[in-house]
Amino acid sequence: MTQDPAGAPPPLPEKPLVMEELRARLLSGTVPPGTWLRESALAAELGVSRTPVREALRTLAAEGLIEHVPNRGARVLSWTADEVEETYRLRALLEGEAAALAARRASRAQVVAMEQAQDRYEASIAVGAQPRERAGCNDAFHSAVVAGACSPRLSLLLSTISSAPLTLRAIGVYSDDDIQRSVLQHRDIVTAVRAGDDQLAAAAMRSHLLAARYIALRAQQTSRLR
Amino acid sequence: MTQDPAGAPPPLPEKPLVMEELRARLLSGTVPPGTWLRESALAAELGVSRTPVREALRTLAAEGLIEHVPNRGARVLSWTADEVEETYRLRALLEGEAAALAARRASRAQVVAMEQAQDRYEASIAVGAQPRERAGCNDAFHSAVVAGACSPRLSLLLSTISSAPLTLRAIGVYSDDDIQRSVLQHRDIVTAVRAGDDQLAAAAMRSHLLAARYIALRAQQTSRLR
DNA sequence: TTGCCGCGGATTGCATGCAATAGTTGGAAC
DNA sequence: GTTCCAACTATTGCATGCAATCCGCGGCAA
Repeated sequence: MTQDPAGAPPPLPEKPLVMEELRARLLSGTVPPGTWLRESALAAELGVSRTPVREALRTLAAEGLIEHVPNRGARVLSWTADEVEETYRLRALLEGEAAALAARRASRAQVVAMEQAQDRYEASIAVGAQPRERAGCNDAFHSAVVAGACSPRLSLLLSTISSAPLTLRAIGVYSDDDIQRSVLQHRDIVTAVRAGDDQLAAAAMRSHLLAARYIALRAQQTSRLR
Repeated sequence: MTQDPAGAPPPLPEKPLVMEELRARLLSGTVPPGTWLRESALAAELGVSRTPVREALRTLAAEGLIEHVPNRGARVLSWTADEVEETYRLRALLEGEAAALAARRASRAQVVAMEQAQDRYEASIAVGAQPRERAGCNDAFHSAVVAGACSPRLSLLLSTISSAPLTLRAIGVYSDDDIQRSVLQHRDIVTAVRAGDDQLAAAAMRSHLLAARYIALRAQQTSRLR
């Protein structure tokens, strides 16, 4: 055991959560793209040995969150404009399908969950919450819709492609107009799902994401300038 | 380099390919669903320690080829009828998009690659090749189309959802009629892509896969009976 | 000055040993 | 005969040590 008498206080009461901790860090977007993730540094920081860290990094690489270079290590992926474009197109395709499925198959409880997520999203905007908070509410709404599709494989696909850091940066550059539009589009989606109108639900979700694409591209340019 | 003067006779000339070996076994479909994969057994068999095997298994689990149960190990996934259905629907959605993109963006060389893959597929049928061989040619054709879409993320998504064992089992129950239909549908797809007709390419690919879905479901029932 | 080669530090890749946990089997009590 | 419990066994989870590899840097020759 690496018992640091004067060292790490008691940061991690549970062990198997190395994976979750690293994923949370990456999804929070606080680690800049291109950063090298050193096994020994992370192991020391988390109070475990390199072995579980290694496995977590391999898994995260397979999930597409980081890049694994043999004999070099793991580093946080960076995004080109093309990749952002591509990602949003694919999200539009898949989440459009998810919205359609949700309109047909979502249970009462799942629809209610969407509405509540949407309420929280609007509330976070009303109180002028931080971008990170708003991005979290936004993601939660989209997750609620996807959950309503009752399609585990679809959920899995979307979880591998919906990169939270991307959403976060995008949310940061939303104008007031963008936000208003986003809120209204969300409402349209919920309404369509509740009404069981799969065509409208799909179309609304697609237009929502294809519009968000431009904002994300703008965020991309912004972050590229600094 | 690991120069063995006495020359390790035949077992494994290269080491870092534990991952590839395991993936190949799973994709070949020779390991029945539900089988437990034991780390020590695989390690001994491959002539390495448990560590690289563990990492490979974690990665394969993240890729969705196997299932990782904490403190129990890894086992080969089995498929319910619903999952087969879902998988083929999603493939139709994504590969339809891929075909459309290919029709718009594929280079000359990529189109030629599709045609060659199709030629090989037809040849494998003409000579009455084994199902495994035919399934390989079929997969190669689909991969060629996806490659023509010039969309790395889309390729990644499809690689996580297109389960080769599924295709293999499905191909096993193709009737002569099914095979003929499949060949013709492939040709339609290639023609549409070459002509740059994205709508037709997408529609042809979708109908091809949605039809294949029924055959896969039949294979599912068959394998469930035995 | 420039290009190349060899050396050193840092980091990953792998092997091994031990601790922890889940499943299983045997026996005893009811 | 059935049920519950306890110890055993098989297997994974984790820590540690050492070997292999890669990058960067300094020196040397052209």
